[in-house]
Parts: sequence; C-alpha cells; structure tokens
Amino acid sequence: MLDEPFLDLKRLRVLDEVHRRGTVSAAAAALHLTPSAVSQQISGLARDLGVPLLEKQGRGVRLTGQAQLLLEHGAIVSEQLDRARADLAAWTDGDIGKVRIGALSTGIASIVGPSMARLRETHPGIDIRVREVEAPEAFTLLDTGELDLVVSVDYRDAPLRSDPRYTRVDLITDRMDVVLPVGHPLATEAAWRDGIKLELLADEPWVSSAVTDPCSMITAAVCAAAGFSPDIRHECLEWDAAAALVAAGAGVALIPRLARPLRPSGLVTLPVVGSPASRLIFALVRAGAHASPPATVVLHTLVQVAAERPDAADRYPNAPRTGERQTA
Amino acid sequence: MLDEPFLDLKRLRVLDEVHRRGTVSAAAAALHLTPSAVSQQISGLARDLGVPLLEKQGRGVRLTGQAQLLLEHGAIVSEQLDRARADLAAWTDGDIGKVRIGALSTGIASIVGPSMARLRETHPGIDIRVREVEAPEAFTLLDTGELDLVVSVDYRDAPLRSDPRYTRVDLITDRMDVVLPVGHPLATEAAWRDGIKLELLADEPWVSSAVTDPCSMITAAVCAAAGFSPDIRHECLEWDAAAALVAAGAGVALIPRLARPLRPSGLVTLPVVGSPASRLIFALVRAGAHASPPATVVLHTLVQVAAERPDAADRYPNAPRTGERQTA
DNA sequence: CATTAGTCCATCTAGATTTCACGAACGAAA
DNA sequence: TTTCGTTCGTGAAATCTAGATGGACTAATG
Repeated sequence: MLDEPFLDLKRLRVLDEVHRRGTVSAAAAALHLTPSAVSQQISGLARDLGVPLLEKQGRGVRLTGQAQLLLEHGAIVSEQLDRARADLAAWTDGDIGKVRIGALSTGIASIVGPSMARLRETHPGIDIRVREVEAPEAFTLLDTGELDLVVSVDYRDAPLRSDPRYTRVDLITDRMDVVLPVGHPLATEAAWRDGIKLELLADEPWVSSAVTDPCSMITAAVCAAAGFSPDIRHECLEWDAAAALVAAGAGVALIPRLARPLRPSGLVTLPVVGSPASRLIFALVRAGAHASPPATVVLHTLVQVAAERPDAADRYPNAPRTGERQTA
Repeated sequence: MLDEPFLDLKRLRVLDEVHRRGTVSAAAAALHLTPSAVSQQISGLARDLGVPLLEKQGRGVRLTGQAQLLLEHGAIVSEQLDRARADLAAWTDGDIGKVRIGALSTGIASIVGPSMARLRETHPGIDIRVREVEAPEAFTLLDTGELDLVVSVDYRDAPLRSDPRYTRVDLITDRMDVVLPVGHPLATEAAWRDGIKLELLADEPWVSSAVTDPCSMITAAVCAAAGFSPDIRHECLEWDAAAALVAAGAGVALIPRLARPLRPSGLVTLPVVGSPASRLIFALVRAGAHASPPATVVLHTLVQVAAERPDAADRYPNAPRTGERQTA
C-alpha cells in the first residue's frame, strides 16, 4: 500500500494554508499555531521531499512550482479522503458495501438470484458476491469472515434461532415431493391428485444424498417421522442426478419443489400427505457488533423475495389449476 | 483542503499491514514495531473515526467491513500519492508543469503561438497559459510570481543579460520598416528597392506609441541614432492603429516586420538603410533556485521557433524574390 | 534626494509539551 | 502451556511555543 517515505498530509495541510493565506503568519493564525511551527513544518516537508517549497518574495514567501504541483495532488487526496468518510457513513446506512453470500444451489436459483436483480435497482451500491457452498462449510465460512450471509437448509447441526452469534431468519418452507419413475405401481391417478402417504414407500429402494450431506439428514428425518428408515441404495450430491436415477427406475426419492427445474422427464411427482415432508430454508448473518448493515439490507430483500414465492410452500402442484399465477 | 478530523495515513498503513498479514503480531514484525504499538495505532484510528476496525476472531483479529472499506480508499489515496511523487520528478525533468507566459502581442502571434503548437507535440504535459501584457508590467509580474516566462522587447529599462535574477535569451531581431502613405514623395522606386535613409524623415510628422510605452522609446532611440528627434504628432497603443493613421496621411512611422499582418492597404513599406532600425525581442525566466524546469523547456522551444523565422531579421522585404520560402 | 528609524515577516535556537513506541503484565482462546 | 491481543507505565522522539535575529518594505527626516 504505502512505502516508507511518507507524504505527511498534516504538513500538506499547512502548506495549503500558506498558499491560501499568502503568508506564514496568516496561515499560522488560521491553524491556531505560531509562525515558527508553520515554518518548521514546511521546511521539514521540503527536507523530506528534497525539493524547495517556499521562496522569499519581498517581505513574505511564495510557493515554488513544486509546491503548487504538490497542492494539486493534495486536493485530490483530500477529496478522496472526504469520499472515504462519506462512504463510511453510507456503509453504516447499508447503502454501500460488499456482501459475500454463500448459498445452496437451489437457494441461489430461487431466492438469491431474484434478490440480486431487485437489489440492483434499490441498492445499486451494494456489491454482491455469490458462492455456492454446502451447509456445514457455510457456517464456518461465516464464522471466519469469508462470508457475510449464508442461505442454508435447516438440519440437526444448523445454528439455532436463539444463537446470539447470528441473526437467523427463516425464508421459505420448501415442500418435498415424492418422485417415482413413470409406470411405477404407486403412481396412481388418486395419488397424483390427492398425494401419497410416505409409509407406502417404506419398502422401496431409495435415492438420497451422501450421508454426510444435510439433505440426506432431511430425508432420513422425514422418513423417521413417517415411521420407517429408508433403504438408501444410491447417493447423489445434486438433485438432478438423483432425479435421473429415479427416472431410470433405480429407486424413489424426495425432491424439493425449488429443485423442480432440474427434474428430467420420465418422472411422476406426487405430493406427500400425512407426515410433513419439507425442508426449511433460512438465512444467517452475523449479529451484534459484527453485524454488517449492507448484509442486513440483503437479508431483508431475501425475506421479501421468499415471501413472494408461495409456490414451494403450500399448494399441491398437481391439483387442478384455475390459472397460471407465478412466473418460474 | 482538509478539515480537522485527520485520517492519518500512517495509521492506515498499519491497518493495511494487519489486513495483509492476518495478525497484529505479524503486522508488527513487518513494520518493525511491537504488537503493542500496532494495537494502539489501530484503536486510536478507530476512536478518531468512531467505528470499530478490528473484531476478535478466535485467538487473532479480523477486520470489520468498515475497515475493509477504509482500506479500499486508502489504496486509492496511496496511488495518488505515488502519482504525486512521480509528477514531482517529472516536473524537475521539465516534462509536466504549468507555465504562465506574458508576451507582447506581436510576440504571441509570431513566436509564442507556433511554439505552443510544437510543445503540444513534444511536451504534452506542459500546461501553457498566455497573457498579453505590456513591457514594464511584465517584469513585475515575473517578479511577483504571477508569470513564469516573459517575452518582451528590449529597451532602456529592460533587465540586462547580466542580471543574476533572470535567464535572458534573445529570440529575434525584428527589423523595423518605414511606412509611408501611398503617393508620398519619398516613396520612390529606388527607395522601394534599395531602402531609405532615416534622416530623410527628420522633418516629417511621426506616428508613434504612447511616450510611456517601450515601443516609443525604440522609435526615439532609432531616430536619435540617425541624428534627429522625431516630431511625434500621434500616439497609438497598437500597431494596426498606427498603420491606419499613416495610411490616412497623418504621418510616417516605423513598424516592425513581425507586425506585418496588421498593416492595412494604402501603405508603402520601405526598408531602412544606414542606421540599424530594429527592435530586439527576448525571453525572460527566473534564474537560480527559482528556475522552473518546464519554463526552461518552453524557453528553448521559443528559441528554436524564433531561429526558424529569418523573415523578420535580414532580408529586405521588397528585394526581388527568387521564390517563396517562408510560411506567413 | 539620500538616510534612517519603524514595522512586518520568516527563520533560528532553546525549552516545554505532546505523541509515540517499548516492555511487562493480564485475560482470552486453542 | 502456548499464542495472541490489549492495557499500563516509562522513556524517547517529534512537535509546539517563546524569544531572538536578520532581511525587506515604508515613511519620516536631515
């Protein structure tokens, strides 16, 4: 950033006052100093720079060409410092700043992306950087300061709402649907219209995420709530891979509605009735003194955008529709 | 320029080193300081600014969002200071700088203008400001620092070449021609071809400048060298006005060749033979420690351009020409 | 008209004050 | 226990003030 030979701004300020008032004495009075101090400051600056700054002009002094050149640059520097102060205030107001978001992939597609489009209008000064990151890693990145905001799914090891280190806001409840291959015996007309009880799939082979992945914990928890432990035959990292396995008849799976754009053809989607099959998506920022105003602004926008997406939450996707209401 | 609450660059430098090294101790080692000093500098900066800059992160520290924002501005400020240092060196080399020129009007037209066109190519960093200014005032403006370079005519009170306060360089000897109204008895074919002796005009009414003007002193000096004192009936400030009076038959005059574009029709121009009728145009810059390198560069260019204008110096304007050689 | 005393200005020196860095001790975290 | 950051007291360095010095302009005087 800066090397050793310092260009002291305080001294530059003194030089500017001499330039503006015309004499050392007047500058000293304006700076609440003695003429001696002003003289010493400027001669010190001239010594450091190795160039003469003042030259005698009759009774008073005159600035050399170097000094005037120096002051031009000083004015630019001064403006930049003013801008720094102003930006510091704007940061506190949440109007500018850099927000690094870590989010799961479906969260990026469904909430973070639309939020960025909106923020570009309402808060053009906020610079958003998105990084797709898996759930357990996201929290440590938030702790180490490499991320400012995390969008994740709730699961066993996720931070609690009461955790004082964070501000946690739930964004959306993402219903999970059962997906079966076309032609599967359970893919009946009645199930398609009214939903299916999860218990019926207790003896099916299952496709899930890797056991270390929070998504697999959700599947396990949902099935446990339905009274069985799924027979997981295949483990995938991404939803589209799992959907492809199901389409190939390798098993059944629970896939969240926000991942709907990723499902290939050859699948039957059945809403779950009875036990609540869903995953909770929430956002997390640091709280207390470590809170970042622009991150909080982004958080609020995420909440707004999520609230305008009812498609994932309540409606049964296969119920007769009276009209197309939502965009995606 | 700058107000009281100073944003100390030295402290910003310390903060930057903490950001780059990651810990206070490492930054202290890099800066050849103790961790204690680094800690105090940063907490002092944070206190002045009223914003937290560091927050605890496990055993070490982490920069707050404000601090990172501050460092972004600090980098810009640092670049600007580097540029200031570089510009200071460039000024010493004469590559950049502001040069305020004071010149007489014919000097502007014949030498300063063409020099500016050339300097725009060879030294685009030099910012030239021209001001037309009369001779006696020009020297005081040079002394008070309001001008950096003066182009003037030599006369009685002009600074000598030996004056240690200045560097004086003669640019061009501007021959002065006798101008008579068309039909004047002395405007003979022989005079037109071979020149006229000034003594023949001793009894004519004269048109000259104001007596306070150095140009009138030149006319007086030239006539005195020819052995007479001219009977000055009319006084003008500009050459074109004098030429108009001559054309109207109000008298005769000596008009320099560099003012040729200003002469109206209805005049006969006769070269002077015998006594040397000319005025010396020279350039002046401050010398010694007050010398301005860019002004010196401009001075050299003036000399070059003047040397390429032989039209004013030697040739008889009315002698049979073998070919057109010069531009204007 | 030249001279000289008076005034204003910047700078130098010496002494006082503030700022700054160091070292040791303490609390926190791994 | 070790590493790290901060706090407190001490010493050094930078900076300011006050008074003295010399140069330069002004005006009054011989």
